[in-house]
Amino acid sequence: MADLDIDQALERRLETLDEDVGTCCEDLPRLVEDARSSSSFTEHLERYRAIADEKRLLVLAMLARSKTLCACEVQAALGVTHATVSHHMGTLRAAGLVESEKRGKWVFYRLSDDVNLPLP
Amino acid sequence: MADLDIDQALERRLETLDEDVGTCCEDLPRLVEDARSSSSFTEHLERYRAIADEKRLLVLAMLARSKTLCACEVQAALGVTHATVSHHMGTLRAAGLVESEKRGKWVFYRLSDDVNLPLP
DNA sequence: GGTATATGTAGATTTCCGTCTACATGTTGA
DNA sequence: TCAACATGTAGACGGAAATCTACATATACC
Repeated sequence: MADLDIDQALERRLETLDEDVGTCCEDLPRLVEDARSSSSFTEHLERYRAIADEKRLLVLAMLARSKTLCACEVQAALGVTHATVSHHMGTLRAAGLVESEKRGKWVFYRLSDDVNLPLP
Repeated sequence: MADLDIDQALERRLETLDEDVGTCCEDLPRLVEDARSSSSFTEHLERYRAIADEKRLLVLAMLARSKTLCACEVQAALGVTHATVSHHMGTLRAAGLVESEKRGKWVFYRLSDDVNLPLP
């Protein structure tokens, strides 16, 4: 337990659990470390944070149905300012969920190829 | 466009886009409605919101590796108070991502069977 | 029954993040 | 070149959510 920051009360609690139920918590620090140190943990978290907004999930669901959307179409769909659209799409792009392509004045967005998160 | 709340400037913008690039936006309201009215939209959003927290993602990643975790083990792993653990696990349970089982004084959590979201 | 213990709930506080306005940058056409 | 237009960036603001302390409820044991 040296790797986990727990007080004495919690330590006693874990020991009682072990005696009561026979659950061995010696692997707990390793379990935590395995889960958290995975290089994909940060990437998973970033992707989930990006998708966990109603407006952004709506855009992704629409992109799943339509090849591309222009920024102004996204704006019309979401009912927010262009600045907010830009902010949201920047978040999705940074998380690797969408890709953008500029054609003259117009910016088009599409789903990234490697999006493995289920969409409604 | 009658179903979307857009001002005249945005309407002109969409028309210019149509003339410039030949993108037909007549299907946009339907696209929005299809995406948003899906009964799974709300469920997807709730699940993504539940998973998009670092502490909660860590718990799920740990549960993916270990059959069950006791509340006190979760507390030791996260380094927060028991009340915060209870709050977080309540969120995961409400989203259908974990199930809980009480054995005497102890509460054990495990991944729900139908979790289809990739975990690190 | 009373006490100790584990965890759920409520409310206050702190932190995080969506949204806007204003400004900045890039593209187009006269 | 300049003006119009599309969209990216910065900072302020307000609401949502994580976190804590305190209280409440349930279980176990003497």
